[in-house]
Amino acid sequence: MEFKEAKNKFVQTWGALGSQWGINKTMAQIHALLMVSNEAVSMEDIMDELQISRGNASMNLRALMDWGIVYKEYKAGERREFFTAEKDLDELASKIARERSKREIKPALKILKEVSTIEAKDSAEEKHFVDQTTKLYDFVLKADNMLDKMTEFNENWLGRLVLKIMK
Amino acid sequence: MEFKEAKNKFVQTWGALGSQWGINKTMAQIHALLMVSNEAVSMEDIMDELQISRGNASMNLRALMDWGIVYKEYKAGERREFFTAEKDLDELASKIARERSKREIKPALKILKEVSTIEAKDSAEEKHFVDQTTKLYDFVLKADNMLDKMTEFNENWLGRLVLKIMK
DNA sequence: TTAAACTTTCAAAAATAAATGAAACTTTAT
DNA sequence: ATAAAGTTTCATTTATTTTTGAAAGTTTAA
Repeated sequence: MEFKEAKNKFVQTWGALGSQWGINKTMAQIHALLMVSNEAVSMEDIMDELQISRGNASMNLRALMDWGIVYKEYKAGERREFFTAEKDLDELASKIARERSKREIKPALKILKEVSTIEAKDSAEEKHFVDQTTKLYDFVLKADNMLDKMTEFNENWLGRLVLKIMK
Repeated sequence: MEFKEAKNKFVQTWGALGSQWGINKTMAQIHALLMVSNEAVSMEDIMDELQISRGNASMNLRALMDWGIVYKEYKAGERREFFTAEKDLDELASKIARERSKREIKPALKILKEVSTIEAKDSAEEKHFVDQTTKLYDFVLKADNMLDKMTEFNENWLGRLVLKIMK
């Protein structure tokens, strides 16, 4: 396979994977493109490579910067802006985890807490509801904490040891 | 909050969460409904509670069964079928992880392997591409393995210990 | 201060994903 | 064997999400 073909395949695949996980295709594609670029890329070039409109490029770059996984860069003597992606994968995973936790999991936990603490009457149905949502709350909380700690966990010696054992 | 209201809130929230993670809303809602039901539910009742059509209910129940997280149940003396959800959360997480790994991560890994093993010419651009995609391959593989082992990890003593330390 | 170069916004259009519902199919009791 | 009870399928419709593009907004150099 040739470089250009490989690069395109990678960008397409990353885009498809993104949309399967609730991240829009273009956003994932831009990120992919920046990940494998050895230097900062202008919006013009992004538009050109991905065949997307200026507005689309602008909005998704903004979103990526909001997630903290793409940075703006200024080049001396150049008026226009260039973009680079976070390339350290642990850092990337950590930021994505933090962001999704904040945006989705934390609000869901709040609701779970609410619904799991209703006054359960004596019906088996209501008892089961409270029991199950309580378990779910605990589970999601635990999973959220794990996600949160994943990176530092990945980096510490005990984590490495456990990872080895798990393989 | 009253039981009916709480149940509805839970089903809606779970549905919204699902669609943010690439699972369709109805599928997640049906699952939510079954999770908090203390007894098996008929298709008729699901349609009724979620206000969805027969076809929609049927297709999403089928999908949930394909994922292995919803089961058909037959009641003596009843012709129609009833459905229950996997209620053990570790088991649920494990099945979802397995399924998403099989459907999405494994194919993505295959592509990553392909594109990361192209013959990199001497340009810095191509070298960076190969380097970055290789790192990504390793990272995704590691993450996939972790997901795979999460359940048994959660259950074993060392896992529990590490979890405690991580908190 | 102004005009060129560039970026952002957002209403409308296009693309995509999900839901409907009626017909086809299957199962089971008689 | 058959008809009643129930389930599945899938072409069409509907809803949702994403993209476009032109206008508005910014910034900077002269």
